[in-house]
Amino acid sequence: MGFSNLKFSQGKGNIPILSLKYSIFELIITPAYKMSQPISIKDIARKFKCAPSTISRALNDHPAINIETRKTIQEYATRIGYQKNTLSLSLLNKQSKTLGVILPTMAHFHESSMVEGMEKILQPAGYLLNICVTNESHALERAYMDRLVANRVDAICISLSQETYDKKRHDHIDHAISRALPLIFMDRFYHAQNLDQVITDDYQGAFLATEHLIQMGCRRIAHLHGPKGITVSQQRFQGYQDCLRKYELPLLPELIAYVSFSAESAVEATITLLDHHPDGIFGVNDEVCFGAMKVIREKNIRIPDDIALVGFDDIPLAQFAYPPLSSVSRQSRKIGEETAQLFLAKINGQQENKQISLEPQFIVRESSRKRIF
Amino acid sequence: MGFSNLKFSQGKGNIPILSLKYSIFELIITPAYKMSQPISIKDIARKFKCAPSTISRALNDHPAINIETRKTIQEYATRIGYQKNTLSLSLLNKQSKTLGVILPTMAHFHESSMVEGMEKILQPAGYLLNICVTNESHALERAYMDRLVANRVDAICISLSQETYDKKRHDHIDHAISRALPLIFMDRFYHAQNLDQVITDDYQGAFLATEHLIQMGCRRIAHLHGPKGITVSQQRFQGYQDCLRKYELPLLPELIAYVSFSAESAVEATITLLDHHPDGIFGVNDEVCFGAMKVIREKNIRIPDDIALVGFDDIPLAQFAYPPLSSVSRQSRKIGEETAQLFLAKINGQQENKQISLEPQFIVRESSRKRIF
DNA sequence: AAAACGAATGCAAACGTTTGCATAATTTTT
DNA sequence: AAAAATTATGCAAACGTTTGCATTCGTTTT
Repeated sequence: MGFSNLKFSQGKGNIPILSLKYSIFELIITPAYKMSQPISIKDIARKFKCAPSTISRALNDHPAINIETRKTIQEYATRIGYQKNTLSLSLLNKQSKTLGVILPTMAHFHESSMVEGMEKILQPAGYLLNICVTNESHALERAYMDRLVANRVDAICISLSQETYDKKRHDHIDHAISRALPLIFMDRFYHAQNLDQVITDDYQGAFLATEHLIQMGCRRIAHLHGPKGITVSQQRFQGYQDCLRKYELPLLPELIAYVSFSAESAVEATITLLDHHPDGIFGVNDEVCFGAMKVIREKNIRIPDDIALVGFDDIPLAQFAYPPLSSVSRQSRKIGEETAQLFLAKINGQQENKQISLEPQFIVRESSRKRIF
Repeated sequence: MGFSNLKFSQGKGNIPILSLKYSIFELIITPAYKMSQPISIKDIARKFKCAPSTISRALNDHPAINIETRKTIQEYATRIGYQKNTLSLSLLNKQSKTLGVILPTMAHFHESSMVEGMEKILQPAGYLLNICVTNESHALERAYMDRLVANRVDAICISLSQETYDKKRHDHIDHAISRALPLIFMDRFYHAQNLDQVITDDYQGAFLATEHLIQMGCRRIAHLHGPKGITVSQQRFQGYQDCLRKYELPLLPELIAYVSFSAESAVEATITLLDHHPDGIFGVNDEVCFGAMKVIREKNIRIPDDIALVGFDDIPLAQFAYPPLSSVSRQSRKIGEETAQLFLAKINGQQENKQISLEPQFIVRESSRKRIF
């Protein structure tokens, strides 16, 4: 055995001249990259009449393999269009180089920006993203969770669905935590346990926004409140509420209207709000403010002189609203980047869990800049 | 051998009573779901002192396994938190139940809606999505393509990057096509070959938009032209051009301004356009029109009386622009759904390639509804 | 000339699961 | 009572790749 299997011509040492000719010959006869089954290391080994391990080492530039043999095999592999099967590697190494990302929705600037941020960091590190949209459904969240675990993703980054909050059913979450599987909460808080979380300080952002309206002279500040039960909504309401208290303004229930996150949903809410004559509106996000502004314009109420508006998220179109919309930027992209970096730190052995809270930034535009100042 | 390994008590036949006790015992001693290594079928086999194949069949409810043994094993597996390792299955069955999705960008309504559409169809079918954002870079597109192939995704759905068009380097595409790997072009055309493609008829949409402006009395219709080289830009320009020709209006080069897809980029472009006194503007997308409208408003030019505007995409905020923006809807979500369905048809043996072109829908709003009519 | 060494390669196990076939024990049929 | 059928289970290979160890030459050292 040993060399006996190799049909190399014996130049000096074991120069694989014959093999080179052989490979070219094969290439012409059967253009293997057109075959339906992908080429494996075993296939290449068969052509060269050697062991798969030799091919594996050659392709990985292992110094134990003769330098010329290595080159020949590498050249043949690229020419034939060989592509390593990562699945087998994942199985062997117990890491799939893939992250699971579970999001309640995708069709908003905030979520898709987070994903872009994650990709920016993780692509260079060789990671792929499995993105799952739960549509705020608890059942889907569960199903996706199981599937990702079954797929042995290296970690799961999750922004909890509204239903999971509503129903308070987090057994699937607890279950995942009890495994070794790294779990990072993005954008929406889980609960105050010592977990990995990356969020923006919605409370502070809401406080800033409300404070600004007060400083602009508003005394009857309405709030377009997001869906109940969602932490984002609650945090922003809390910031609004606490700011009013700090400035000794009353919290008037008639100035709170509930909306979903869409501009559409804000239309009716704003109409009822206007009956109570607010002089400022703080919206749970920018879309909602677009809806409110449309209603206000149609009633010929002036912005910001009669009613000042402030939104949240600072979507790219905010500055193109009429008038340009003041907003709180929560650096969506950066949430994604920080999440990705937290993950990388974790697999590099960082033990302690980390809570990262990004500072929101308030951006003043015409919708709240009263001319009297 | 045979039964000899099984330590079942001999009730009548082989009722695994002893095993049941054994499993509960084990559960109490070592809560396996807290172990760092996930539990495998082999682990369970060891507990029950039987072959892995028996466990596998039991978990899959194979009738050859004794019904009581089956139940016992299933119960134990769920209690212990066993999760099937899909990687090994993918390797064995040569299908990963995962799709690769390559997109030039993510932070726009159009792209993220497409993804949502795909998920809607593919989640029930048990598929996961690997989403890759190229940021319009050719190099990244290549890298992602290789990675997805290495991961043995069952198909790749791709919306080509601008650079791939610019550089005309599609060897990576051709390479993928030459494999058996199903490749579906989403949203952006490849070239006229007989491939699988799902797009909207941008040409027709642009034609409709332009025709509408003409019917509203516009004679000097400007165009905010998308980035050169991108098919979407070209198709929309072509529709605009051909419509002008049909109505015997001249194509005036001074009324064409180039923009990227952002509102920001439209500001300067619109300023220069206004020097040439257009009475209508057709924008390559809605964002661009938001930019244009801001400029126009600031110059105290009336919309639509002095200048009528029409956009493209019908983003959710279009109807909340001031004034509400007329637009061409290209049913982003449906592109995703159709792509997903095309894929499902393909793996179910549909041979012929298919080109699906979705009808755009024109939506009239105030931005183009001249009051003289 | 024998022994030690170095270079190049092969062997086999491992990752987790499935599945056709073989095997053993029990029951039914002749 | 022997043969056949039925039931329940085990064996081993397969998917594609890596890797520690063994093997086989050829070369250098004693």
